[in-house]
Amino acid sequence: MALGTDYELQDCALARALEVVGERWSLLIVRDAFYGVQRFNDFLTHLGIPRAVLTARLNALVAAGVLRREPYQQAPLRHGYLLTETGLELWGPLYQLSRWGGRHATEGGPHHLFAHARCGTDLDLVGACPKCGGGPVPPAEVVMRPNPAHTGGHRDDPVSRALVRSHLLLEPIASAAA
Amino acid sequence: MALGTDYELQDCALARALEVVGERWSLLIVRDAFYGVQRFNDFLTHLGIPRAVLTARLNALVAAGVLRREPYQQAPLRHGYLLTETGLELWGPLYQLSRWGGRHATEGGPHHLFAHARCGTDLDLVGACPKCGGGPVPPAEVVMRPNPAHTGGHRDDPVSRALVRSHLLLEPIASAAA
DNA sequence: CCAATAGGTCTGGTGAATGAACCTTCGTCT
DNA sequence: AGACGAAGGTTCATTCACCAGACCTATTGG
Repeated sequence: MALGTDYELQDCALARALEVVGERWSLLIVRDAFYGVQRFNDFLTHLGIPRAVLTARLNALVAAGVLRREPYQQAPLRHGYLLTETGLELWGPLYQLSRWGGRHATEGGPHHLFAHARCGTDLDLVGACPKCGGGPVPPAEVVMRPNPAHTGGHRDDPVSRALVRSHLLLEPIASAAA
Repeated sequence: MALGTDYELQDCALARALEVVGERWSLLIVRDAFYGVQRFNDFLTHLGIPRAVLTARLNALVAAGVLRREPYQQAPLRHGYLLTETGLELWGPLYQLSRWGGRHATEGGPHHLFAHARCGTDLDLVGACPKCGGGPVPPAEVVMRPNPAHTGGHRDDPVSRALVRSHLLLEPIASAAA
């Protein structure tokens, strides 16, 4: 969790969840993973997080079964961090929390919009497609694109620049594919 | 947020949300508020949180517009902490995160189950009523009850004991109504 | 040989969380 | 009156996590 690292006395599913993703940075790392960030250095530059903290968080998320390490080259062995099935199921809470933040705590509107890849319709509040019906759209079928109406500054790291182009969630960003 | 207290460099709605409810204890306080906890001492004993931290978090949540202070007696002036409209909209993210925690990080199953008050049907993954259809059920129409299948220890403070009885969300718990 | 890339670890300083003690106001009991 | 207790804080010393930056290792390109 955020700081004490756990809430052992809380016999509640929410407390358990927060022990896994409640620490500072953890949820932002997971969000970046949905955005297609996979490499240590990409997380580092995009989040502006201290290296030691990133190492600790990635290891914790792997240990918790939210992320898994996957080699992407052998020469000097290098790993990327990918979402597991368990991690993918965080899309719902993450999307809703993000929407809440967009409604109540953001000036200039949200930076990104999310739509159903199949039909192009913007997702509703719970992450479902109003046109296609059915339950929430799985992240692999979601396209993110920058919000044209957004006003305000932008970051200028390679990852932020890659995220300016609309792309499917979970698809590795250009920086990682280079 | 959890610790640095903000993510100013993150131009993202999620980061904004986390600045408000991402700090350790904040989301648990909000959860308790949904459960009907309103008084300082009830939060204190139910969460096992240091007093100074509780004071800081409650003030921060009030400042952020998630909670509001409402006097419940004059003699010595005493306030309760209630969810605002903005705070009520956190039900969706909170419920989903709790469900995720119940699926992936809890042993012995969840402690509480949530159902639609009107028809008694258990809520689905996004907090909607599978029987009545429509969108997510607003918290005021949700009944929580202990999970009979849950195995494991229980806390034994007055608030935990009050939460053993099934009741509507947002309804003040017995301890506060005494 | 030198520099750069990728992914870390190590270190010292700062700030926040923790638990315990203390304070204040009022109401009640004797 | 005086003692006691509840409710809601504040203050304090200690611990612990975060932070920024320097350093380390392996490999490839020039």
